[in-house]
Amino acid sequence: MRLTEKGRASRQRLVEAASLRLRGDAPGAMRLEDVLADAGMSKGQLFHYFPDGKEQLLLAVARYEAERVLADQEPHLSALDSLASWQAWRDVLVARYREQGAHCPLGALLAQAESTVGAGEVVTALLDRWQRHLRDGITAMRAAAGAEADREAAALIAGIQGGVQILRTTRSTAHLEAVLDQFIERLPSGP
Amino acid sequence: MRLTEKGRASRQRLVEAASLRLRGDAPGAMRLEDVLADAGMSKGQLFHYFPDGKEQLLLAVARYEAERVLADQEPHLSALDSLASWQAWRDVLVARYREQGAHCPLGALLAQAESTVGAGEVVTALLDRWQRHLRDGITAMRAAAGAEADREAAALIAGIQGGVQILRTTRSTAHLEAVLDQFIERLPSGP
DNA sequence: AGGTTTTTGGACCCGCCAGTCCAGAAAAGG
DNA sequence: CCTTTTCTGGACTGGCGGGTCCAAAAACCT
Repeated sequence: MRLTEKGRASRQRLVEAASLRLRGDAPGAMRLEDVLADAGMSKGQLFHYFPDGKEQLLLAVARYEAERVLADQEPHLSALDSLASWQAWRDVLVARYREQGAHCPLGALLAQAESTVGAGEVVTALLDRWQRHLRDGITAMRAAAGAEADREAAALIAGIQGGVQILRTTRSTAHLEAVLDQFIERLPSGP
Repeated sequence: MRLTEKGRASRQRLVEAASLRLRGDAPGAMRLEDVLADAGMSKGQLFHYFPDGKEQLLLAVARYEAERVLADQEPHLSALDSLASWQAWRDVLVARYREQGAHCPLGALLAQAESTVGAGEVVTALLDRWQRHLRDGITAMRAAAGAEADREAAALIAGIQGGVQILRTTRSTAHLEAVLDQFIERLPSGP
């Protein structure tokens, strides 16, 4: 499909509107009509840019969000080489989720992964990239064996993930903070 | 609503059939007709036992599952007083989720919490009870201050939660195991 | 300028599925 | 027994929302 400048912009507006909607609704509950209303567009346009309809749109949103999740943690995520930078990263993460509350791109992504074909791969790729960043940060802090640092990074990601999920239902960042703080506390000393 | 013996059994059959369905489908995607077919019952019965329909059924399922989540970790969960018992508990958890794969009662519960009114409270209560068990286990292993043990328990729960969620999309228990193993490794020595 | 392609709008269709209704079968129970 | 309550079955409805279609407007191209 050939797209003009205007076309690309319209397509992007749809993705962003859907992305916003998804932070509140489950993917199954998101209605095309709402997305259209938010974006100020018509059904015809949506199916012009996404011939396969809802599923294709959701997949595009998944890709879009995956990019944002990592981008939002920069510039810290790529330079976790001092205790101060880990702390700064932690603060960004907590602040972000605290202010978003139930609005959580990652949670929405994971939920999509179960319903949308292909979203699973997007999420897995995101998880891999994220974990690699954290592993690098861990090895930068102390000479841990690569495999061990990887396991620690895996546990940390799982903790963040779960902390955010719990945040979505309890509205409290306590679990998320517990994970991050305890990890950073024992970061310099090693396992 | 007065229920006879037979009535209670029928009602329970519905809850169990719905619970089973929910392990595969998102709550929004679960169809009443499927549940009815599984349970071998008719629409009339469902609305006889759950006048408020789907939502009320989902809430009943949430309560039912919350009970099971903790019950399935017994007898270990209530007696985490030795390294061996922690190990046994860990093995039960991993084995359970490995064999279930995508079939995950907890994940379904959390997903429901966002869509069903009242399910949030059920999940929060479950989380509290679970965390209390773990905190008791931690203090039993070493004389940690109550607050500190509570924070550790919170982080552990978040890790498990996230590990399971990642398992659902990656089909690998690696993250879950990383969380559990690292926690147990540093359990005796303290923070 | 004129033909071509892209973009836009919205009316319409149609299947799905939660929820309703009622009538008949089975228990309770006195 | 006979009455009353509970239980069961299934036909029917209503609206919701994804997807189709077509025609008009705008942009592109040479």
